[in-house]
Amino acid sequence: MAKEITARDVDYSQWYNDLVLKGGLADYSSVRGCMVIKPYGYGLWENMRDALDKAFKETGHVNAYFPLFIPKSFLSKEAAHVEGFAKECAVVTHYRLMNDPNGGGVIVDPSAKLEEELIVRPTSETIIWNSYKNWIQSYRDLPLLINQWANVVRWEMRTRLFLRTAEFLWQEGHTAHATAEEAIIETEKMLHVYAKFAEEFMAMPVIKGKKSANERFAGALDTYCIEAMMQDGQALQAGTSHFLGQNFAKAFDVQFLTKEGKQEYVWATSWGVSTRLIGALIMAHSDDDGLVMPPKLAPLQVVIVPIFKGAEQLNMIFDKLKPLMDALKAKGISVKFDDDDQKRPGFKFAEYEMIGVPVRLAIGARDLENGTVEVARRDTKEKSSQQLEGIENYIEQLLVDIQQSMYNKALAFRDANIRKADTWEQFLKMIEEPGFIYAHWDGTGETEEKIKELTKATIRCIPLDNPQEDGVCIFSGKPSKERVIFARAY
RNA sequence: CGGGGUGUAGCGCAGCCCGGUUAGCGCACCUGGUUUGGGACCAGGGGGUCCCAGGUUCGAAUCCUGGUACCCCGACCA
Repeated sequence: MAKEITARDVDYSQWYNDLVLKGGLADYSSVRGCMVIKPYGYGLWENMRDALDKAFKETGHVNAYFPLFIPKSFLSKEAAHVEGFAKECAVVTHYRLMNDPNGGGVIVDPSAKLEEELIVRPTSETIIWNSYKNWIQSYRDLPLLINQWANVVRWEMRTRLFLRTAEFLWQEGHTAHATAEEAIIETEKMLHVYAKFAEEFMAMPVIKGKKSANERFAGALDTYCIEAMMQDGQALQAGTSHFLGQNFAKAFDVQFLTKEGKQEYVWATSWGVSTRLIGALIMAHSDDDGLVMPPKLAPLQVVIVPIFKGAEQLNMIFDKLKPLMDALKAKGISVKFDDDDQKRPGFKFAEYEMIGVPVRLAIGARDLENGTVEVARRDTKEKSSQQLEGIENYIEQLLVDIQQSMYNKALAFRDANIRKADTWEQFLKMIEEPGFIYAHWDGTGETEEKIKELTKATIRCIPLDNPQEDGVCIFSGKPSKERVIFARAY
């Protein structure tokens, strides 16, 4: 009643916006294309960040921080790179304001023009490789495995909360290696880290693959990606890992002395995931009643709603449940006791469903008498009455079950929406249905472009470990040895 | 940058065609009371440069001109 959510099948975009705004994740800001990440949404990001950061550290990476501003000349050192980003860069041209002599507040001081303009980083390859040049002399300095958590700015024409905003938060790993083989291994390793995170923490199945040349990162030799299917059947790129070859090493003249005493250019990778993952999480799991958070990332895992008349009953319930709350916290499970006496239980139920808290406990006078508690799980909305005694173990297991069940559901949905097309006619028909299509492709950018023009579908990836089979391209009829994934994408 | 839409209280909207009391409704908010096992009720109360600027008029939320912001759909991208 207080907060209505547009149903998915009425208006999917509006449903998504409703969840972000009414679920308390983010808000529009006064700055075009930029959003405010609210505490609940930021808590989710913190949980994602912590899990990823741990995985990066476990694979030998360390964190550092590089400047927000990049000298304009740096960006142009790698031709493909500047080509890819030039159209969406914010540029700093001045460093001082002054009072408007005509009385209109402050204006840019025309005398404070920067000698060299600064670009607000859309990504940090150039500023980082400029440093790496000074840090790398010999093979003993390699590999160099650095990550940074940062904000970046890409001046997008059209933005959507979390999915595409002008400013967003992300991490970017930048590594340097002595050999191409080693760099490729690193690229693939980080892709697997992302895939594992998506599946184990986000409960979101992903397909690992390589991008076609058209979809490749600006400046990369190879871009690997994880692709997820959203509930409307569209694809969403959830993370990318790039093999950069020696492009940046050459652009910034980063050479090292080998064991044998030869000067060689180093080999590079970069990889990143962003707050876009929050958008993916929402669209992978949520329903018409609100957000559905996977327990491993939920900012709040368990909420307790007491049902009481008067302060005396409230206190009795609180005293009864205090040991449970302590037991849950001892297990590392976050729990909140909602003692707000201004809102009725029914309102709270709806509210916590809206924000996707995985487990809700309700307890009233009747339960106190019986030694029971009502347990409701958000993902299936099932409710059951359980003995209060030892309930912490039940809840701990329930969170595990919910996590697994959410993954299974998303996986079943995805697999039910993947089809094979063998002819152009089939493809045209299937692309109007939600989902991914496996189809043969002749490997040319021209064909890919044509298909995109005609159907809005792009090649999401060429899956890793893709089965090899002889076939003909659905569009050109030329021979092909493997199927690739086509879909409409975010 | 093209197409469409919307700017009226914190949020969602009505009023605008056809100018004329004090600009209204729902939710939220504040006070008091009764309530509390799925979005409570009663009574009282506070809150508005009607997006901005110009124009027409005795009189503009309403008509005219220009601007601006945001949302949605496309082309570009994570």
